[in-house]
Amino acid sequence: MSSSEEETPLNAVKRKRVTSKPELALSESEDGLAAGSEKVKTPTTSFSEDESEDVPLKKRKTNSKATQSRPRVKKESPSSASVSPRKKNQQSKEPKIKKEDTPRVKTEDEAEEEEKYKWWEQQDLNDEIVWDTLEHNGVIFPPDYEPLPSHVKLIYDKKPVSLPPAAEEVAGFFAALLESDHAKNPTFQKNFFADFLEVLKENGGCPDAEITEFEKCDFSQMFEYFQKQKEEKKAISPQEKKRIKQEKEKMEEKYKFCLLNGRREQVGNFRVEPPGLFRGRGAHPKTGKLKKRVQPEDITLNLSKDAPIPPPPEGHQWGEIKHDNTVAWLAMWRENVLGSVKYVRFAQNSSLKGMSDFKKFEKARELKNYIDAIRKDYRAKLKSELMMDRQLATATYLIDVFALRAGGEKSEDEADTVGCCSLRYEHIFLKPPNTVVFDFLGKDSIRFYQEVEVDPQVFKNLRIFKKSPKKPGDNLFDRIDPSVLNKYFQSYLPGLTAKVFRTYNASKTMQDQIDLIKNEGTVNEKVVKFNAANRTVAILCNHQRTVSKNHEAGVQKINEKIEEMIWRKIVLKRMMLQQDKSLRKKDFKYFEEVDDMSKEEEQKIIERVLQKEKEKIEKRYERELLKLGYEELTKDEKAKKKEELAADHKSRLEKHKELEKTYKNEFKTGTYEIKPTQTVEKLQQQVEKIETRIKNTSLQLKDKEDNSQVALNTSKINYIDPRLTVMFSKKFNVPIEKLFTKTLREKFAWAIESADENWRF
DNA sequence: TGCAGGACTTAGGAGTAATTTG
DNA sequence: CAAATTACTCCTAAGTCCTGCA
Repeated sequence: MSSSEEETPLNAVKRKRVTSKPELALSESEDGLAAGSEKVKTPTTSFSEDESEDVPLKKRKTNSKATQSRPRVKKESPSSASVSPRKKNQQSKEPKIKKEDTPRVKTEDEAEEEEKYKWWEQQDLNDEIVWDTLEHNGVIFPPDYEPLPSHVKLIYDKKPVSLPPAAEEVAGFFAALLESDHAKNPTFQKNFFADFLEVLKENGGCPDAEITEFEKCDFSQMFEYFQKQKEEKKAISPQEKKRIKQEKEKMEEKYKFCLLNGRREQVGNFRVEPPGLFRGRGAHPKTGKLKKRVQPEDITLNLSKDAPIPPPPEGHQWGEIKHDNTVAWLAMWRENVLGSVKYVRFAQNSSLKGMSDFKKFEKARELKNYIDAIRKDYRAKLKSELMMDRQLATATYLIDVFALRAGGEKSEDEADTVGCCSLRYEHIFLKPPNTVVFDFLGKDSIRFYQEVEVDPQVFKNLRIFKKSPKKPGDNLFDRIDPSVLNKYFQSYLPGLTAKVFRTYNASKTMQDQIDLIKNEGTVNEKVVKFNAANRTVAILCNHQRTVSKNHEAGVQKINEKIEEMIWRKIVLKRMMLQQDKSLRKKDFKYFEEVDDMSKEEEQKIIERVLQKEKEKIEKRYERELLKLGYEELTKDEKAKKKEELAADHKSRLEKHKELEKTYKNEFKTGTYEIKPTQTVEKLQQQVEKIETRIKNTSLQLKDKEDNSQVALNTSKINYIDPRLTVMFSKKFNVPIEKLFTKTLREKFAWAIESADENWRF
């Protein structure tokens, strides 16, 4: 209760942030090592070098503006900015800023530094206008469809049929998925087939047959052709692969970057989505529908008024050109399946994305200062006379405690998934006295199943919300929806919404978990602990993944490995005893396990070990023979070599037989053949070695098991304040590379530079 | 004043590259 | 050194939340 209220409202939080910032400038060098070398290579783009001549006036203007408008202004700006989202100018808000704003001349250094613009060292995070100037090269379109060779056909009613290219393309989309779950999904089949028939009709139909029934379509020939193509692609030489890749990169280079306020920044998804079959998740009513090819005419570009308009593809026009600097997209088009809009945006490592990430986490940190009051309030409100208030309070409880999403209304032609406000009668089961079982499909049709104890009053309320005449299919919360809920949250803190609770609770959990970690062990052990902390967050947020097909097999394999190691260890210990029986008395515990393994078990393991060894020998021989086939030798040489190999192989096999005999004999008699070098000391060392290996492998197995159903990345990327990860890295001396991949390091550059080992969420 | 739709974040899986293993 | 395994990136669907409009 008396926790976070340290007289530290927003200012203190912010001040802390600001002061912690300038202290560390290390990451400069880190960056240099890791990504630097590649970064330097890239300036072949049309932007960058020629910048200075290319974009004269407005460039100057923006540059000066970019650097100029950030004197060390009030710390208020970040948070107050988010208070006034996209209203008219912020003039009324921060008049002072304008005044202090003396146009600075930019120094040489700044000009050179331009590439690595550190927005987080600036203070002005205005968010009405998102850019001053924006220049880019448009988008890349997927290649045109290439008809299949004439011997590859759709088989209809047992006969190969020809299709107009447009229809063949659609059939091909399905054929490519033939062995996936999609192709077995009746909805997918139905939607695909309907659209396929339509395209077929539009293009003159099939000359060879009247296609009317999905069941009579046989896509296997097409499928096999695609498989073969894949194989062929895989088989091309590595150099050739590299060359193709480089060529592609060169071609795409100019689309990869844009000029944002005169600075070079990366674009995210500059490739227009290719046509295909819509792969809706879960029981999506529209899954399988044809996603049509996007034409330049469908595309709206967004860039500066005076920026050059990228040329549309030969013989085409752009749909529309816009100059809207209140939005952060470079291009958009409307997609035909759901009628929603697709955007081409800045990359994750761009300053704009970084800023909004930063704001998101700062908003969540702000919630720290209100959470006690909010919790107190909703606990009281749980008993409110007003139904709406009760629902409000109960929903807030669920969001706060179980990290549920807000749960907006969904239309009929989407998958039936829910969040808090859209929970229905059938999604919760009440078990008195106060246990609730949640069972529903959330975002992406991921099942949320939890049996939990809740506050008694919450339990009572849920029972009331389920009372008749309510029945399955009815909303639990009938008086509220996300907008009501969010309005309620905003009364505490502007900008506070349901999703902020998820961010807050996730980061808070991570902080708490990190606080529990002791700074000991190897780097890898610490990484494992970090992942364990990460995992608690992922579990809180219900971030799941489907267990991979070969998970079970993988686990079994590791288990066998462990068994074998244990057996070897036991054998070593027996050897020790054989040399000195008195050892057993000296350390009974140490030798206890010698008798733990049952005879049957041991026999099985021995056989398995021998079997594996044998397989290895056979495989090796096969490989050697194969290799010999490629070698450029005369017939005689080859024959000779072959003989040698065969001899080697034979001797290995004999050795193996020998080993087999030894093992079996040892197993039968219980006495071991001990080499003179295997002194008791040596054996003991070996035991130690094998023990650490067992420990490591077991740890690895546990990690594998624990992670099999949990997706750690989503929380790492979206919910855990990256400064926590950086703090962990610095405090525990774990290289950040072990925690963030290259792309994440770029995305979170701001965090890597601004958090130290004492940073707290 | 409510709701459709625009703009943005969050999400898991497919595909590919890198690393380990046998 | 190839195959298996794991790590990481790319892709795009599916949410949230807000605004503007009727």
